[in-house]
Order: sequence, then structure tokens, then C-alpha cells
Amino acid sequence: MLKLTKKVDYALLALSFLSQQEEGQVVNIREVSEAYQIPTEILAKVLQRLSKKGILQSHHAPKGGYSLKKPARNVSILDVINAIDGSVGILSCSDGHEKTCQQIDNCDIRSPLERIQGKIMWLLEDMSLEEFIHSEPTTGGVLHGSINLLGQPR
Amino acid sequence: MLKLTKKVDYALLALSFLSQQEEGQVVNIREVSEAYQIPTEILAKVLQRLSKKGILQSHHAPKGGYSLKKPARNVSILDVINAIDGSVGILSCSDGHEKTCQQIDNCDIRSPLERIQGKIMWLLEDMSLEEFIHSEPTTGGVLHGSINLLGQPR
DNA sequence: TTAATAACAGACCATTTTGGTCTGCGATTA
DNA sequence: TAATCGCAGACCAAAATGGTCTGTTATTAA
Repeated sequence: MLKLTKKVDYALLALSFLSQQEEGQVVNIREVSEAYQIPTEILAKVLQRLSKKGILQSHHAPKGGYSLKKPARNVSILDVINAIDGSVGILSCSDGHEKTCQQIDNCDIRSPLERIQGKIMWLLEDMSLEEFIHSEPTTGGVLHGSINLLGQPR
Repeated sequence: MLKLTKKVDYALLALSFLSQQEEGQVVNIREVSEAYQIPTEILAKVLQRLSKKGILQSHHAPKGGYSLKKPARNVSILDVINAIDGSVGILSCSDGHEKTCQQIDNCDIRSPLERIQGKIMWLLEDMSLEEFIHSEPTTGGVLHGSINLLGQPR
């Protein structure tokens, strides 16, 4: 529920890794997969999609690999999620095939949910890969301690 | 991706329906399921959980049913999601069993993701059921006019 | 007192989504 | 021209989710 897929995790890890490279440096899949213990085959797919969506530049040759196509500043987290998962949508009926939704006729919650969804998307759109990567570490054990991020002002 | 489950949809629909009742009025599962075409058995489970979590009051008798236990103003959307799905967490490794995460040792993205998650949770916590229900309708076609087109169809 | 009503409980199965594997092809360059 | 790398898609396995089935328990009205 509201969870990112592992593929998005892998994408963000790889992008993080690539961002740390020198300008123009290419990195191949194996290097990334070894750095983070990600199965190469699935990482390959992830990077392919990022490349197809214009986030990565691929160098299709020996000594080739991938590099960022745009500055990390110009890539949003939403871009990454969209590239990998298709699209973000908290509504379970927002798959473009609304006919399948039994509740569509008298659905009281659609527009409120759209508002929430809009906020989430704005939030994801608003954070660039650069900002994401240089995010200050939070203090350890946050997640299992108490989710004290809750009260944190934005 | 980042999608709410149908059970949460059902919960929100039911809560919306219950909010529209007069004070003290109880509604049984069948009435709700007919109003929205939701299978009664699964709706039963959803309402049971809401009741167990203190969001609904159950009346276990003939002519019984459910009613809101607290004013809609005092129930957040996050409360509802937590009641139904357990907990919200965008991290795929945040299940309390981190040992299973291969990337934990050199994970560059954990704390940034925690920040995003915190923001999302704040947003969900900040919206009450009352606000949710009385949300202004968005102009038609928002979903398909813009949001949905951001990613490729699957 | 008892039968009807409605919630409670959990095992169970089906479907969908996701993660991951396997196989082969295509581009580039040393 | 062979080695290295990405590209592509079929395919399978595992997990999450949606939904069904069977039965139990509490309350009330007849």
C-alpha cells in the first residue's frame, strides 16, 4: 500500500551511483549491480527503461555503459517513478479502464482522492534527483522507532 | 504503484456513507454494499477492521449495524489507511525485517525516501475524514486530462 | 425461550502484480 | 571479426490482493 516497487528503488540507487561519477564517465550494469547487490538482469531492464525515457544515455559498445543524460537537477523523482512503473496513481480505478469500476456511478470519494493524489504528485515532481541525493541523513532508527518524520515541517 | 488498495477505497466509501447518516443512526453492511455495489463479505471485513481500530462503533444485534465512533473531523485519512492496510510505507524495505534487504549496508536512498514518506504521511494525517468528504469536486477529466497521461499505459 | 438478524472470525482459493530468470539479438569498437 | 556491451521479449515464481465459503456469537423481538 502506497509502496514503491523494488524496481524504483533500483532505479534510484543506480541514478545515485551514476550521479557520483565524473562528468562524461560511463558505468556499465555490472558495476552498478555489484555496488548494490542487485541482480544484473533486472537492473538491465530498469536502466533500459530509464534510457528509453531520456533519463539515461546509453553507450552501446564495449567499454560502454550508461551515464546521466540530463543534470540531476533536471530530473524529478516523479520522472523516475513514471519511467519505471508507468504512472503514479493512488486511485485503484485510475487505470484508464473505468468501466471496470463498479462504484463509478455514485462514487463519493473520487475527487477527494484526486486531490490527495495531486498533492503527492506535486511533492514528487518538486523534488529533483539532485536534491534527493544530497538529502541530509535522518537520525538512525527513525522508521522503526516511531515514524517521527510525521511532524516534520515541510 | 503508490496505489491505494480497494479495501481502502471501500473503507472510505463506507465512511462517507456513514457520515451522511443522522446522528446515532446505524447502518448495516447490506445497505452499504448495495449503495456502492461492494461484495458484502469483503465489506464486512473492512468494517470489522474499522470497528476494531476504534473508527466505527458496531451494534451487534438485529437492527444493528455500524456508526461512526468519533466525529469525522477527528479521523484522518491516514488513520483509515493504517486501519485497513496496516501501515503506510513507500519504502520496499520498511517492513521491519531489514535483514532481507540486500542493499542495506550501502543504501544511498533510504533517508531521502524516508523524507518523502514523511511528507506523504503528514499530508494524509493532515486531512480529516470530514475535509475529505466535503472536498470540492475537481473539474472534470482531471485524471485523464493530465495525470494519467504522464506515464505510459500498462 | 427461541428464532431471526447482524456482526465476528478465520480458513481458503483466485487473480493480479511484481520480482526475477532465461534466451537470443543488435550495435560498436579494438 | 570477435569480444563487449546494451536491447528485447518470453517466461516463470513469489507475493500481495481481492474475493469466497463456512461457521460462530451477540442481541433483540416475537
